Amino acid sequence: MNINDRFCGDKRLRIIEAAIAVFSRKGFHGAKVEEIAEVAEVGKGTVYEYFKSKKDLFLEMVLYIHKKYEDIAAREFLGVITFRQRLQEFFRVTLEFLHQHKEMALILLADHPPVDGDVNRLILLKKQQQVSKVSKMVEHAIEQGEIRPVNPKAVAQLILGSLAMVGSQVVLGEEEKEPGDGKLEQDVIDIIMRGLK
Amino acid sequence: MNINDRFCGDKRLRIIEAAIAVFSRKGFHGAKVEEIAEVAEVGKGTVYEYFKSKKDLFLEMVLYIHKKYEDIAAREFLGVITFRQRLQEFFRVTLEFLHQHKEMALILLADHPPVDGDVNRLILLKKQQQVSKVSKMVEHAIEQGEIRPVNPKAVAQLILGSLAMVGSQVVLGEEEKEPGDGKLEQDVIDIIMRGLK
Amino acid sequence: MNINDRFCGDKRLRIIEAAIAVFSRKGFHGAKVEEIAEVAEVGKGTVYEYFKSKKDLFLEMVLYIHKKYEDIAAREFLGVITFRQRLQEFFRVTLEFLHQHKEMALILLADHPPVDGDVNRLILLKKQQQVSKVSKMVEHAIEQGEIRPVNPKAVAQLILGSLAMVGSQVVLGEEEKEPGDGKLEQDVIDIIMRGLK
Amino acid sequence: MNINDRFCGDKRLRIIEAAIAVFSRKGFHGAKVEEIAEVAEVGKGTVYEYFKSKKDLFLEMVLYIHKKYEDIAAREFLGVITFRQRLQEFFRVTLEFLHQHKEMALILLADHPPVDGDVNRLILLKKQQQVSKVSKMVEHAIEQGEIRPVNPKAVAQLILGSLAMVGSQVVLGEEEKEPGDGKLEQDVIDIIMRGLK
DNA sequence: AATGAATGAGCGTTCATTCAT
DNA sequence: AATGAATGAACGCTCATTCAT
Repeated sequence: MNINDRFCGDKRLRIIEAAIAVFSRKGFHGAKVEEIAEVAEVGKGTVYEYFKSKKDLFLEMVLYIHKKYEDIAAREFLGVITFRQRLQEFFRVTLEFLHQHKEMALILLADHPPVDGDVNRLILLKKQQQVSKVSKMVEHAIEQGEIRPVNPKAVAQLILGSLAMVGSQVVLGEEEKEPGDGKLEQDVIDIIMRGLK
Repeated sequence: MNINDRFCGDKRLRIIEAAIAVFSRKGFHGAKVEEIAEVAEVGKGTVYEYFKSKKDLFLEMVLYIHKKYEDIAAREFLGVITFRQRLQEFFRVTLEFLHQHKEMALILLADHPPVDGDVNRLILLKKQQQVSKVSKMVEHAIEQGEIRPVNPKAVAQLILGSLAMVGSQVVLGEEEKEPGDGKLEQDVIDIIMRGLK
Repeated sequence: MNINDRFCGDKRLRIIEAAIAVFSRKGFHGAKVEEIAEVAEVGKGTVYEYFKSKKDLFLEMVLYIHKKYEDIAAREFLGVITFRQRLQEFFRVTLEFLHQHKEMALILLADHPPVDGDVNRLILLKKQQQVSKVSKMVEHAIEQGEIRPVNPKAVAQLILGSLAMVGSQVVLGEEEKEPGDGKLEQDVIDIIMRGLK
Repeated sequence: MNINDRFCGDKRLRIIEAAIAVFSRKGFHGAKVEEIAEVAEVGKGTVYEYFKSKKDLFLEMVLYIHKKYEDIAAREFLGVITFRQRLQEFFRVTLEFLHQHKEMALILLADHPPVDGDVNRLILLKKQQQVSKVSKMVEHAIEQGEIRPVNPKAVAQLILGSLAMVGSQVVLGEEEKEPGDGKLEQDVIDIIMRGLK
């Protein structure tokens, strides 16, 4: 173990971070393993020491991104009680994550085109998990009487759909320096809350 | 000249329809020109008689899909007057289009990953056109006093975002045979309309 | 037979003339049959009515060029008696032909790279015919006592070699408007004649 | 590292040697990269590790051939003083080079047909360099009073032209085993020298 | 473990040739 | 006879993957 190891961190992680940068810019088929290796500052062969194929690296990268997002979300949600607050937090945390990790965001948001059965299954699964998480949040709010009784799935679509739209503005729009300062986000939340009262 | 010519139409169209099928299943980089030719039942070289490159074929296909969708939408919108009706129609027409043309839908919906400057520009342009079309519909409704004064862009995000979410369910969910029978769509519209009253 | 036939001449000839233009600019492999057809203002399929393949067209074109050159040379040589005059005429006629038919010239001069066994054989044959023609001219001059007894083949190499060099200057050099006005040609002939006296 | 590495040298050289063999037999357009790779006993992709395109390989090969010829010529010319000796050496060295490297010779001699602007420029440049080298040799001989005052360019054409003719006999004529034993070469030199006295 | 030179399957594209009209 | 739309074999080049070091 030399001094470099401390600096460079675990190679596996370096490769995943590089994969995020390259896959998000070029898409799955457009990205070259060699470029990922260069960005990660490792040899091309080294990528294959940690991941058995390009596809495997892509799948592991998707898992890593979702995990990172969920960790942040979980941390921020502690102590939040009312539905409106939760919704606010959900938008805020998500948009901030997107803003800070634009590259990852492109992968989270993008309906990446069919790459392969395995990839599609994983991405679909992750989407469904999110829908069901939001649905549960809504169901809980209904039980608490915070909002009127509505189809929780419909609300989940509404919330996730508009969040994705606003989010893609944040990611693609380079003119906006600060993500939260835009009233757009608040306006969207307002309309949703009014519709649910 | 045999009976087939009448059915199949000219080769150019056959190739575009084949491109929709293949690009939507495999994405731009994953699709092979040879497979498109096979699906279109033409020789590989024939593709290049009508399109100067794979990229050109992709662009022309995107234009074709959007045109087809807009033609249908324009026809259905004739005589629709109130905002609620327009919104209803917008959801209905879009979801029906998605259901009937699932393959095209995957291309309309998918945030195709960066393929190339030209492709990106075209896709971004088409998205912005849709946002501004919906925004105008909202502005008009505000002027008519049908809905309260809100940020039209926020509403556009809400509408297009949730429509995309519901739409992706329609496209990906194979369990649902009938698209319109689900109350999901109605529930989403209801919440939006309530939020705008 | 319509008026066009008189103007356009025989299609076969039009195609050969087009072949000269295109093959000389692009070489055998670089030339496209379609381009030759366009230049000849006939359909692509028509080329195959007159020539059974691209290679066949090339061979026929080479024969045509040599025949044309030989016809001109034969005509000009009538009545020329002394060796010096013959040499002068040979240079003059050849350089004038090259100047007037630069495109053909490129094919006559160029050691076209190996295209195919048949093509090579034909071109080699034509070269040998030229060497033997010049050799005979030299032998005759020796018999007449016009020049000292030398190896006729050596003289032929000298004459044809330097003629090819001067000729390539004529063809490639665009600065020279008039081919014959250059003293270069005279200087070369002078040195050769002195060497043979 | 096995014994072969020492013999075969680095792969780059193996590929250039293979390129000489294949390009000289088939010409630029007729040669296939795959065949060059096979002859070099490397994978097809390996060619592209060392040369960025087929055209690049061709250009590098031309440079390599000229360099090799010039190296040999420079070495042999040391100590040669009189013009006649120089001319003798020039013929001898060139014909020997052609005989020993028939494949390279075909490329040195052949007026390769237009391949591409870059290729043409390089080949034309190399030809002009040769003409000017011979011209200088002649000028020097005139200054020394070894030969009578003549147009140096005319002499250069004469020398290079007849050398090319004799050379092409050497390369194409398979019947002659020994190049130098033919009196042809001596006869040509004799005539030239007599013409210059 | 780490590397990158080497590989060859695979793809986009071209173009000589055919054939229905 | 004349055509040009259609074809598919063939080629230049790329890049995921392997393997000797």
